[in-house]
Amino acid sequence: MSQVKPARKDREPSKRPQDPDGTRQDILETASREFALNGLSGARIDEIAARTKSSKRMIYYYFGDKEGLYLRALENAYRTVREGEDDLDTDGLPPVEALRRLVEFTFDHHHEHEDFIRMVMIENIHHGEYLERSDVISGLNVTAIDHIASIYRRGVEEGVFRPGLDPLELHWQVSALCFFNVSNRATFSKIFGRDIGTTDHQRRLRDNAVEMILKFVSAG
Amino acid sequence: MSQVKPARKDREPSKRPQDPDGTRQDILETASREFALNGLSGARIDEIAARTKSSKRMIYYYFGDKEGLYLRALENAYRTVREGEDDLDTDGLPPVEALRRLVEFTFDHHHEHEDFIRMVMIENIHHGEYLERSDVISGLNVTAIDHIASIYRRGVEEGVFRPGLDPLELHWQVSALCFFNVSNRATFSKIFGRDIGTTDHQRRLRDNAVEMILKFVSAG
DNA sequence: GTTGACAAACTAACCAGTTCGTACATTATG
DNA sequence: CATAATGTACGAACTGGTTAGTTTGTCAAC
Repeated sequence: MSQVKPARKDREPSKRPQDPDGTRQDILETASREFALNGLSGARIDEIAARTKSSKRMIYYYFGDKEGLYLRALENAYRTVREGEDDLDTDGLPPVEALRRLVEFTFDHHHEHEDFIRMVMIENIHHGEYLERSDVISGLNVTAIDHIASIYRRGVEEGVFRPGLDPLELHWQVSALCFFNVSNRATFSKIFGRDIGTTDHQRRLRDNAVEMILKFVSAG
Repeated sequence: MSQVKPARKDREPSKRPQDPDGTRQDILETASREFALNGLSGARIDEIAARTKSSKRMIYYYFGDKEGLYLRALENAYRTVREGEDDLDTDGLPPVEALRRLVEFTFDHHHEHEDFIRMVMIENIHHGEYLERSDVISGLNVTAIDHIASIYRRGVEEGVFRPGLDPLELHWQVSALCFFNVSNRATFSKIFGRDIGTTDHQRRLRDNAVEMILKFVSAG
């Protein structure tokens, strides 16, 4: 039940007493941080409101209820990250280099967007029921598979990748290696007494991930 | 709400009116399920108490407070899973087969212990602060690295594995592929519209995981 | 260009249900 | 009897959500 606002000519961030778009955005960003940090049940509406330039009443005015706010925060996280993925360009590169770039980029991208990773973890704890409720997110992700699929296809055509692999499974493998690196850093580091978050360690893990994927798809 | 109370005058000789160990265990198992399902903040003490054969009073009697109960549930999850890992025996096998077995076993073991995976996810959301507070868990895990380390060492000695790899990083890679498979099943399946939880799909993903690891460590 | 009516944006105080935790009494056990 | 184990009832604080009302913007009619 989103409120439809009259289109506003974009002006610089308004400091006018009433600023619907700004207020809405401010709430969404604050809520995103709080949900990523504490989860759906752990986050507190009062706390979100306090950190906002606005008030609790405005949260309910714009987002209906807590779950509505969470859903928008989830969509916001997916959208932000997917938009960032557009920065990856592998068009000129030969397949092997393109795939290497894609894995490196994915690794770094996940690394830089910990809040997104946390939102996905939280959503998985909830069995993905809010993601299912969103008609925004699914549209964002179908294209994510296209990139790796086209690289793989080129590689097979040029004879450097072996045929018969499923691009979705490739994407799964890349995701697993890059996601786990962020999602399980706390427990992994604490259990084995070695901080894997250092730049040195991260570079090694990234190189390993690239090598694993390349050796897996390689035709040789 | 009709309270169904256990019959006080039961003649079962096995069930003594007071059963400290049984009560404690019953509470712990119930709490483990609830925390794995709903997280620390999402779980409700009253709900846990209701599902118990005992009462809320007993929870506080034995576990102090909610966080204490959560910590014990976390330790319980780690202990249960680590004990199950003892079932893996690769002593007679040549290194390649041993490593294959280890990956397959880890994959299946994670698959079968979803509640453990969920507890680890939840604990990571909490930045591992409860795990850090536990002096039980760290002791359980150091040995987990030994198995893969010894297989790897044998492989290097026999010339079938390439030298220079870090067993902890190997363990990291195996964990990533096996953990992600369970932790992100909900969002992954829903986003790409394909249920990767089917036995058919799981077997493919498992085979891929094995192949990736083997190709990565192979000397060839 | 002032006015006034209406809608959008916003505020403060409050409410009702929930939730963790406890006080106190009672029963079993050794 | 002394102590451990357990049942009952309750309360203080928290928390999601609402009620009732105020301020600000828009725009047509003077």
